Amino acid sequence: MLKNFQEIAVETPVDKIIGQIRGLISSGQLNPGDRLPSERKLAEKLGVGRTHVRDAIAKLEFYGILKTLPQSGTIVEGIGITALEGLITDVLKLEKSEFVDLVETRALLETQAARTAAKRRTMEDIINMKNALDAYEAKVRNGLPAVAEDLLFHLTIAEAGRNTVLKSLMLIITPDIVKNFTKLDVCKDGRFYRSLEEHKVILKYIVNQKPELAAKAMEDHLQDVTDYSKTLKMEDNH
Amino acid sequence: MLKNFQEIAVETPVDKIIGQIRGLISSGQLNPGDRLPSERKLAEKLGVGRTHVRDAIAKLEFYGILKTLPQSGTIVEGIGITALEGLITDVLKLEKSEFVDLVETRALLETQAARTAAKRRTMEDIINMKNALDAYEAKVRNGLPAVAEDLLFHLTIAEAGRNTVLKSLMLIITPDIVKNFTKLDVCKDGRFYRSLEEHKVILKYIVNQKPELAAKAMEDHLQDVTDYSKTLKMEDNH
DNA sequence: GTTCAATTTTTGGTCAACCAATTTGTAGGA
DNA sequence: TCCTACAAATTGGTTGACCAAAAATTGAAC
Repeated sequence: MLKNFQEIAVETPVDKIIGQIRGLISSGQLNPGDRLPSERKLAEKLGVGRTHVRDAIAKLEFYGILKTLPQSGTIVEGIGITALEGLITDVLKLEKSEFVDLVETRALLETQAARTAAKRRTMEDIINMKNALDAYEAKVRNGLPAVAEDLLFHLTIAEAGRNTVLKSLMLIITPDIVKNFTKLDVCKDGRFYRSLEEHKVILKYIVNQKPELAAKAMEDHLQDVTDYSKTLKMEDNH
Repeated sequence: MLKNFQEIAVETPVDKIIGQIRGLISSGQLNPGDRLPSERKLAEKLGVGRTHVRDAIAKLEFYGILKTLPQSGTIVEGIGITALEGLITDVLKLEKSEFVDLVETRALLETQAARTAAKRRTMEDIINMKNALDAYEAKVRNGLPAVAEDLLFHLTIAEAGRNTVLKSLMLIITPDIVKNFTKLDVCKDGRFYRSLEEHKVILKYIVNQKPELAAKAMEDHLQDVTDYSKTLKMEDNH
């Protein structure tokens, strides 16, 4: 019963401040290029500690909304975006990611990574991918779990794709993927052997510079993994 | 001449600490689930202030590597990923995103968003997209810049796509897109009218539930915008 | 020998004071 | 009148101390 009251107060001070600053910007009181009030003034005005104000500014800086200049002030950098309803705060909730969304998005990114890797891979990239694949194979043949090695292979492909943004996004969702997969215990039985073969096919197409075939192979591979994890999930429920 | 010396010291304390923690994890001294040494201990061990340790932990928490439990400790959440060579530090450099990478990745995400939106859009989604489009049109017809309204339309499409992960990733790269586009002053002349027509086509296909046509329309639209910004860039260089 | 509760210790969260760099204001000289 | 040099005020950066909550420890009761 008392929990209801706590729920209200659950809005952390930082979120509260972010809301306030966003309000100032969207209401036009703060425009791009303007200087924010000093941290002290803000803290006093909002009735919170300066630490909270600093944390809030740090988060907004992360998203390119603000830019803080040492010993000078904090300025508004990002335009209008902040006016777009409550969207900004939503970014902070990537953890609630539905599993199916995660898999769908991962497939999208990885397929594209394989496609561009086939176009742009250098000799060095090929060596890196080969090494990652060998490390994966070694673990599998010894019957050891190889989730990390699996993902490392995929990330070297992203590396070969030569798209820093795409790679960054993959890195952002990777922890969530790992979390879900270890939960499902994908390690058991001979699943890994099939995965290994599929990895080899993907690498072959990338080496031979066949973008669409590489993309297709990656798509099929991820489809396999997804199907497999779904069967495991069903076993869980019986 | 003196700048060279500064360059060396440019490694901020936070980056240094991130490197140290990464070292601990990749060397196997810290495994997923383990508790990190307390902030105080780390600060003393590394010879820096506790604030820096907190900042570093906050950044790593942002990417799902660590998870801090209030009054309890900080644990390692992401598995093996951190063992993957210097990849983690690269995540933090999303701002150096090459413009071409950004555009390429945006196109990938938006195209997929349009495709799924055409499959899953509800009546409410249609209303939201229509409203966003109207707001855009109103600004354009008054000769006002409408970058924010433009992006809002795109984001409502992502919303209609019903993939929280995809939407989150789009939100992450949006500030960078805005930054680059306002820099190029895309606002002048009648470019917006053409954009408006393209938006209408995209919406039409989404409403009529034609996934592939919607995806193609979005792809063409973004290709147009990209080409246009390239011509502006060339004008800049003359 | 085991269990449970009280107490001590450790933890991350918060705050207020201090520091160095920057900016701003001002007075003096050309 | 304008410019320069210097000082005062303001800024974000950093530190150490304090707080409440969670863990770990201890010891008494059974």
